[in-house]
Amino acid sequence: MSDLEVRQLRYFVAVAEELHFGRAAERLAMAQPPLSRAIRELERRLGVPLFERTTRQVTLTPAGEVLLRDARTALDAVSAAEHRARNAGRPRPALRVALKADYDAGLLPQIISRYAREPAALPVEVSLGGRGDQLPALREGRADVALLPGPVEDATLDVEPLLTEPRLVALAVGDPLAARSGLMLADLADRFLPDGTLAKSGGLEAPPPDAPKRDLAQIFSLVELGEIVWFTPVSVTRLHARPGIAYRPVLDLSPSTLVLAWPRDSRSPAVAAFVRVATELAPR
Amino acid sequence: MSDLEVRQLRYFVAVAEELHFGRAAERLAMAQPPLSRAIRELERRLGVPLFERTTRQVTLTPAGEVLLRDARTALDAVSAAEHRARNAGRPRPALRVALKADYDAGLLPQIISRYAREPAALPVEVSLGGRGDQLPALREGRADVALLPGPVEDATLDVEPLLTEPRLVALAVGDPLAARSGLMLADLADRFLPDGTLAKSGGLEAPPPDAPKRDLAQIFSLVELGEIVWFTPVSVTRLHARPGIAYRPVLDLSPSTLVLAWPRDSRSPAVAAFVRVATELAPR
DNA sequence: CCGCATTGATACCCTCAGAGTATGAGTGAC
DNA sequence: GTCACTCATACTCTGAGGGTATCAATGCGG
Repeated sequence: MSDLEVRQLRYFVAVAEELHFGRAAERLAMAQPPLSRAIRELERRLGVPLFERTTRQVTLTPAGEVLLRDARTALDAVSAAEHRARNAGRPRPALRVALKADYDAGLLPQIISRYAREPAALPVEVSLGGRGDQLPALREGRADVALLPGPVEDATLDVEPLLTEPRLVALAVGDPLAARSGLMLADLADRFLPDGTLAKSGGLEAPPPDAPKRDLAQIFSLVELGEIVWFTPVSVTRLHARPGIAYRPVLDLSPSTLVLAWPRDSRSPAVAAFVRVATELAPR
Repeated sequence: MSDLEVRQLRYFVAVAEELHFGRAAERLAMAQPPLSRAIRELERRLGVPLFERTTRQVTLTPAGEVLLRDARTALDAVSAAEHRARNAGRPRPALRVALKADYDAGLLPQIISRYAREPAALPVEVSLGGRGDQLPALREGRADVALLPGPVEDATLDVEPLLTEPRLVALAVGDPLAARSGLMLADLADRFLPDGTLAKSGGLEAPPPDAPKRDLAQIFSLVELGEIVWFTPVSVTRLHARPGIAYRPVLDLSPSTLVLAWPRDSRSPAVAAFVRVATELAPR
């Protein structure tokens, strides 16, 4: 029957994201003509045009916009089926926890040790993804639960806040602002963050696509040099005390909330137990 | 790349449901050997056995159980992408409302006429599916909202109760029980429902897979003959007053709740407006 | 105003994934 | 022990889908 195939959806998403058949084909490691044909075939099967093409420009039709959204969730669902089945097939399946290193506010060791005593417990596997990889990991079934900064806007996930704590700004000790005991965002108007955005945004914007990838060592070096400033929750600063760096409160900086998230349709008792233990251990 | 394909998932679900390669192949309109090979290939790609096979019996492994669940939701998601894109591509997309005929408690006409005045309104398309087709229609994207009897247990759907009303039992007028003004379930202990289940269950069990498909005319004839009894909400009885049939309250029969359901991840303003209008119009 | 670069579409070919048929092999029932 | 049942294996073949070469349309620079 006229059944959509994963391959077609992958092709479509690539073209919809690039809005350029040549680049999309390159990303898919294939030639441009078969990609054009595959998209035409997809449109024929659906009976719906997905792109407006001129030889100079490709744009999505309204139907294409709808399909882009739904195709992404469908691809996530297929991916989730694959990863979850793989995990379930291991001799001893694991509970896979995704988080960004250090962003657990020191809670994770306690949670894990208490969780291990639960009857439904599985061995815990911690997967330290980069910033912003936690949600995709949940959606694609590469993780069963995630610890990440809130807020989380995803109707397919269930979320429980664990704790809220102020964020501080990391400055070079020699920075004039470091002499003050409390700052305002406006004081940082001309400073930049590690991802290249302006500090006065409070670091809540999505990083630009061309954001430099910087590890902690790079960030600290740049902070010490006064090149950038860095916002981070209080609990993280305790892990990274360095002589050249001062942490100062920013009075009008929104606090950071650590949340626990997991797929809403999870029926796994292992996940349920983890959530229960974590929320019980969270202060207040 | 080792990418799961929709075809493989469809094959897997067929075998997992039939637990028999021959019957599954028949259902898929293909021969048995390529199906066996496809499943082996799937297991090889996942690196996980999905079935325990003897030459006499096929059973799911734990990983297979996990995959069965996730494969179903993935197939639903793919189907949803297809159907929603088709609808969005029509010259004038519709808001597709799924319900079982007569199970709207008379609310639908009012809802539709008030909804039509909303700025975000689309033309409404009513799809009258059989009993139990409303939830699949939502999951597969064949409908945007559904009216159906609660409770609804599906984490991917959002639900709003509209109204709760008592259910009555339809009896032949000559039935001795019809002489009484109020009954108990126990009085109906030896009666059967249209789907072949025992009346004393209250009609809340899932119908058996071999349940006879009966339309309303058949049901009424059988009720008049005293062969079966039939539970139905008060509002429905007003549509089907017949001389040979009496409706009587059953004092310990759980009431019926009409709920409105829609996909939790829907961002459509047309759906939001419909939900708002419907809940405003629902009594209390 | 006219090439020219850019980019999607078309024409044609070729390979291998996946379907079919025939048959083997293991196992439970009588 | 034999038979029926059922999944696996061996082999063949077709067509979906990928590649290369090229055309055609369009916007831009000189």
